[in-house]
Amino acid sequence: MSSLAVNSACPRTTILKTNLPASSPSQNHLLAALPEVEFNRLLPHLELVQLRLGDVLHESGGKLSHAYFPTTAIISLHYLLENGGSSEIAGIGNEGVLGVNLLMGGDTTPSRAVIQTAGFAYRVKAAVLLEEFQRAGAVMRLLLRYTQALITQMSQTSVCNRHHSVEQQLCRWLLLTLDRSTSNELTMTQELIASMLGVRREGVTEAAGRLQVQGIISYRRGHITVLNRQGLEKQVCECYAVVRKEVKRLLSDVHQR
Amino acid sequence: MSSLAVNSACPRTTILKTNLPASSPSQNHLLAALPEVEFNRLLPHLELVQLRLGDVLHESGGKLSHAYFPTTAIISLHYLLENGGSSEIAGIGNEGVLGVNLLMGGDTTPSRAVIQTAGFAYRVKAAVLLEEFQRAGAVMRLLLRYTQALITQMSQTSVCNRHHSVEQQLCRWLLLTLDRSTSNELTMTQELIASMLGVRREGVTEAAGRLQVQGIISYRRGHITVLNRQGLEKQVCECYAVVRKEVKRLLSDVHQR
DNA sequence: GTCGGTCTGTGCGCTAACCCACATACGAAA
DNA sequence: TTTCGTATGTGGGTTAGCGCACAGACCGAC
Repeated sequence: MSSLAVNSACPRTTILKTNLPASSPSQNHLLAALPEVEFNRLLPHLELVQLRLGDVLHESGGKLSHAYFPTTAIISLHYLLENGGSSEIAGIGNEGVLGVNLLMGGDTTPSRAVIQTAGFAYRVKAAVLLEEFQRAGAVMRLLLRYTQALITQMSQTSVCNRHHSVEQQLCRWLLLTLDRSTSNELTMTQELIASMLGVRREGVTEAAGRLQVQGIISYRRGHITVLNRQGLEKQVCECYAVVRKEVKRLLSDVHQR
Repeated sequence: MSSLAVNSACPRTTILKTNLPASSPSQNHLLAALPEVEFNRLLPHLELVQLRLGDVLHESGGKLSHAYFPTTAIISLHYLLENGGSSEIAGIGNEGVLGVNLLMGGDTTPSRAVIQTAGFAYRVKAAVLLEEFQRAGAVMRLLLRYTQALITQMSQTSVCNRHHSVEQQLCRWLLLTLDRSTSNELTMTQELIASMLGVRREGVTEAAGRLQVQGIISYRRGHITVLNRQGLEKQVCECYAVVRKEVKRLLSDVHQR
């Protein structure tokens, strides 16, 4: 059955010693939401890394040495089943961080973290973030709130899986990905999307074909361009709005309290 | 479409001033895992309550005034969709606690908490638990670990929804419920199970019928008796084992560190 | 350019689960 | 004991999505 193209089990992430001009930690919403003191304390530990499509940051049950705060990259949390089936349980973009489980005391999770969209992320050693977390201050509060947002995303995805059509799920997925992207063109094969949604590739082909006929998207080999965002929003199930709203609610007033 | 029978929007929980002889806070595994100091600090704030089938502890978006540590009761976290569909995203029994979201800073969640099996729970005021949590000690560590276990349960349920048959999911659900029960007879209609699994009632009837023919379960109006646990374990998908293992891993060595 | 790998389109048959409708049977309350 | 609400059994038509197979088409590498 379908499985993601994987560049390597051990990610050969590129570490950039000199920050790119266009890249700044505050492109990540969580980092940006930190009070100055905490932000500055974390800053020297942040390391810009380039993540390539298909890189695996951790396998199921694998340990994560760092937490990753994506800026332009998008990370996908996947589950693989024994029968070869797979599903994304949540996506992580510039609104979030990979590695909340590091803070929960369990070290590993049964999920797998794969790069769904190539790009950049800032990473920080697990121990450093854990130490910050244990100060029980702004970093902890922020990360806990984000964890709740993540839980909401996972839950809603779960219900959506059960009750909504492939086409609706595709719309949801496109919108969520779009929100995390800098452009309206996604580098993404239908095969890959199918493995995210946990459906057949052909099912994606058909659904995408219908969206293309309506002029909502256009695509060519490995690229999808969203032409009409409103069109997607009209077709999508409520699951998208629930997740959006909850992320906004949980992470907007974070400076208060 | 199917919806749970609900006794009241505002739960009329029975508060017992005198503890029942058979009831002790340490019947809840989380409470039992607390070091003596923390346990004793929490003890005077614990209030035994009786929860009846169908009671709603919080609606979607509703606030929770207390956290609940079930002893014999089982709580189900549900999502309802606009089209009437619903699914359970996680169950909470004597291994856990309802209300981790209280600690995350978000107060509410888009889920609904319903009593799936009548029984008892100890509850504690949100503020009290929050204060304990913020000491960043054993209570926090334990609850964070439990949160991770809950996340695993939700994720695995999500994938299971997508890729496994109704019959396999029924087996998973029965085993998980059995683990949280004191007897092998569950008070539970097929209608209710259907709304948990997010499938049609008829689908449950058929799957349950097949299990009964095999002598694995027997049932009558509103009651299911598990006759052969091994039989269930033989038919169930891997999802059950993953959840079990992860709960065990995360909550067994909790006294250490 | 051309070659080859891989991505996409399409057409089948198939099955699980859906929706609807109604028959039956249980069991708690009158 | 009877009654009635509700739980369960069953059947038939429908459909979304699956699995497989293969054709075509793109695009990057050589």
